[in-house]
Order: sequence, then C-alpha cells, then structure tokens
Amino acid sequence: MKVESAQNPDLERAADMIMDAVRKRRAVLIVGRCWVDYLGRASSRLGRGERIIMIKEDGALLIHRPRGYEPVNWMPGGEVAYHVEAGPYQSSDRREASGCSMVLRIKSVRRRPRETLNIFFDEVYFVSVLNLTDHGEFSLYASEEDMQRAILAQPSLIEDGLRMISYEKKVDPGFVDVYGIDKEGRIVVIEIKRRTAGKEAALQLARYVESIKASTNRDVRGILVAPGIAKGVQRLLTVLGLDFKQLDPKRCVEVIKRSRGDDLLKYFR
Amino acid sequence: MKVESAQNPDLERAADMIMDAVRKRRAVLIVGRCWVDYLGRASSRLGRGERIIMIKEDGALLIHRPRGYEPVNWMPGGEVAYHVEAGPYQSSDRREASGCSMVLRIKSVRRRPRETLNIFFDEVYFVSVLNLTDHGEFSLYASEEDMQRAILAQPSLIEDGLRMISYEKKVDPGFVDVYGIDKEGRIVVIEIKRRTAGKEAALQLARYVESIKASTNRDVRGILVAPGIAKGVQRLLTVLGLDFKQLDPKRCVEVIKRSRGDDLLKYFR
DNA sequence: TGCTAAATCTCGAAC
DNA sequence: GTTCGAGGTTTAGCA
Repeated sequence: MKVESAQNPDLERAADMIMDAVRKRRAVLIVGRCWVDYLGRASSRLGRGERIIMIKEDGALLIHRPRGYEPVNWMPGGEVAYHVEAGPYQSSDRREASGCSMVLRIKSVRRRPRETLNIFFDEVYFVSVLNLTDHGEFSLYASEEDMQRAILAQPSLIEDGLRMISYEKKVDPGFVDVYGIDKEGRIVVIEIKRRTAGKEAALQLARYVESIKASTNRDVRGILVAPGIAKGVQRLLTVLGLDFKQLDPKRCVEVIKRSRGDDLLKYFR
Repeated sequence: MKVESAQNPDLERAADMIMDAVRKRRAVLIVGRCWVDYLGRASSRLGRGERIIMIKEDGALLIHRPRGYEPVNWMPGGEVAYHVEAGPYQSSDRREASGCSMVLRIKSVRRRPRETLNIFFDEVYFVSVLNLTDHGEFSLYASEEDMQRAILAQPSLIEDGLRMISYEKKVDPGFVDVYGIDKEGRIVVIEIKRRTAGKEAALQLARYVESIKASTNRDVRGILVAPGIAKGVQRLLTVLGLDFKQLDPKRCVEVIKRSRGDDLLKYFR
C-alpha cells in the first residue's frame, strides 16, 4: 500500500501512526488543530489553528497554514530527533488547550544549530502515512552556469571576434564569471546575470575590471551580460566605462540544446 | 466536515475533486505518481515519481518529493489560474506515461512574472480536500527589530553612559540601525546583526560612520553589535577603527519581555 | 509598481 | 567543519 490513512483518529492512534512512520522513515501528512513553539536561531509562537503538517523521510518537517507559499514553522531534514506522544494535558502544553484533556505532542530537535520545535494538537482530523518511490530526475535550465556554457560555446553571442580564455577565474574581490580577448586584443571581463542586472552587478564588474587592470599593462574591458538592466544602471555603466550586452537566458538554453533538437517550449503555450 | 478524502480515486474523480476544491478556494492534498514541467523565470523538468502536492486556498501550489525541506516545484499564491482535467494521453503530455492511457493534468499559470507549471499524473493514490480555519497569531521574537527595541530601552546593554538619540535614521549609503551619544559626547553609530556578523557588516558600518563624519565636526564612533563575529572580522574592525559589542538576541528578548514576566523558555529544555 | 534588505532563509560547493 | 554565493529564492517594508 502506498498510503495508509486514518480519518479523525483519536490522539493515541495518531501518535502511534506518526511514531511508527518516523521510525520507519516514511513520509506523513497530518491535518489537525495545533499550536506551535519554536526555539533556536530565533523564537516563535503560533496560536491554535487548523494546519497541514508534513514530515518527510529524512525528518524534514513543515507546518503549513491554509495560505501562502512558505511554511509558518519548519525543521530542515537531516539529523533531527523526534519524540511523539499522546497524553493528558500538562501545564507545559501552554494555555491554548481550553477544554481538552488530551494532547498529542510532536517534538523535533536538531543540534548544530540547536533548535527545538514543539507541536501540540488537541484535534487530529486526518493522518496519512506514505510509502513513496521517487527516482525522477530534476533538471533546471537557463541557470547562470548555462549562460556561461552558452557563451563559452558561442562567444559571438556577446560580440564578433571575441575569443574566450577561461571562466570563473578567481580574482581579488571575488569571481570573474567569464573572460576572454576581443578582436582588438583587449582583455574582456564578462559578468553574467541571469536576471535583470542591478547596480550591484555593475559595481561588482567594476571591481573585477580594476582588479585585472592592477595586474596587467594591457587594456581591460568589462561587459555586463544579462537579459536586461534596471533603470539608471546604463548611466552607471557609462560612468564606470563598462559595456552592456543584452542576452536572454532562454536563447542560451537553445544554444546549448540545439544539437539535441530538444524543443522544450512545445509543452507550453 | 474538515476533511473529505478519496483513496485511489480514478483520474476523473480526482480531477473533479481538485477542480471543485480550487473553485471553492479550499486546500487540497494530492499523493500520486506525476511528472512536472515548469517554464517562467527559469525552466525545469521533473521525471516521473511519487510525490505530495499541496494546493492552498490562495492558489499557492507546492510539489514535495519524499525528502528535503524545499518543494521541487511550486507556484506562489495570489493571482494564479488553474486548469484541471483528466483525459486520454496526448503527445503534449510527454513520453513519461508509458503504459497509461489516461492522464490527469493540473496546469497553473500566473502573469507577472509569466510562469506556467504543468503537472501530469498517471496514478493518484489519494486526494483530500480540506476546510481549514486558522486564525492563530504568529509571533517571531528576537528579530533585529527586537534587538533595536531592547537597546533603545536599555542602552547599557551596549555600554554605560550611552544615550540613544534615534534609530533607523536614513543616511547616504543606506540605514543606520541605531545611534546615540556616548559619555564622552561622541556620536555613536550602532550596526545591529541578529546573527554572527561577517565582514559585510563591518564594511557597511564603516560606510555609515564615514557618511556621518562627512556631515559633522564631532567625533564619530562605530559599534558593531551582534551575538558574535566571524573569524578575521575583529582584525578588519580594528583596521577600520570600529568597536564590537557582543549581544545575544535572546537577552534582548528577556529585556523586552521582562515586565510581562513571560518566561518563554520554560517550554523547552 | 519597483527596489532594497532580511530570512529560523535552504542548499550546494569550495576551502 | 566552515565559509561563500546562488536561488524560479520569498517576503516585508518603502519610495
């Protein structure tokens, strides 16, 4: 069975299912009325309400409210210890449980950083223990690295006559994404941004260029490569003596994938 | 009913439940075997596998693999449009569905930024439609703002004789967290970090101090306040002529909460 | 609406 | 182990 569920289990039954699932390293879904305390890198308190709790095979825990992308409380997976128990209400369960005599407690602890998450339920509407198999491959395209690869494979994306020399070369202030030699023989430093570049990108590139200039007698140019630049950044680039080259990440994907004839786009419209 | 579930529903039934839930703005949990395409700020592809899908009341969608804190694919809540349907396998459903003739499709689209998420199921193990009520209050303590408040309430946390003047005063390069006058009458600029401060914090503070110095004839000191400093930052501070004051965010919480006699810590050990 | 800084950021890679 | 940087970052606070 992929899924073992219980509707409106009593708190002991829910505790048994959850404990068992955590021990067997199975994912669990819990829907119930709970309140939550967190202490670790910060501290937080969440009043009573109905939420979805997900515990994953590696111990990762997520508490989701009915709205929003982010969990309200969580515990990252890895070295996490769990204590699950149902028992009579205690003073340490906080004053949230008004009329209830029984409480289900899930305590999740990790060290380094030391963090503790306490969840208290007075109602559990639903528990589901999952036995999932997932070996699917995940690929993310059009990353900054893909843009690098595309430029190295086809430097004319930037300008004619450009020859690439290296990439991600370390220099004093940080990293140069790509650099090469232009048709005039000048060193070209390229800073790549996958998204609209802001002034930070321009300033970073300026630092790179200065750093290279300090170690050579040759002319050094800086080119900011991005799908676009934020307002006012062109002026900053001009002041700094830098160039901008518009380049779409999706075009880079096409350059990389062209040989495969892989038309990813046809699945969308 | 808080929860309406179906075990191993056929794909049409699952589609009906999900469509209905989305229309009624109810949260849904889906467990099934699926593959996923995303196109928007980047592009991604996820091969077939068993996962947990959560759609929330505001349209937020999360696809969780059996491990890890983060969803593998997602759609933030807000202005998201959904199309849900079950139907015969089509070529646009990609080659993942090997032996299956029917496919359940969930398509999620948002504009600005334009993003499309396509989920294809060939098996649905479980669907649950939730009717949740959650008005619980969430409080996060020991934020940077809490540290500000604590210092303003009790400047001796930094040093004796310090008087606070203002906080979050805007200056040229960004913001001053807090500033005041020390017992020698010098202006004191305080940069607060809730976590171990790195060199960026020191450099930012140096910029603040320079900015203040430029607009006054008085002596100006800079103090970096944080629970700790990263290795090598003390040397940088010395070079820059800045001070460091160790301050624990939890102590700030105590200062703020003291009057209430609120002992948050007793719930943990 | 757009930008900036913080996050219990998480995650992975490099040192 | 620690540090550093990227992320489909998200989110909140403002100009």
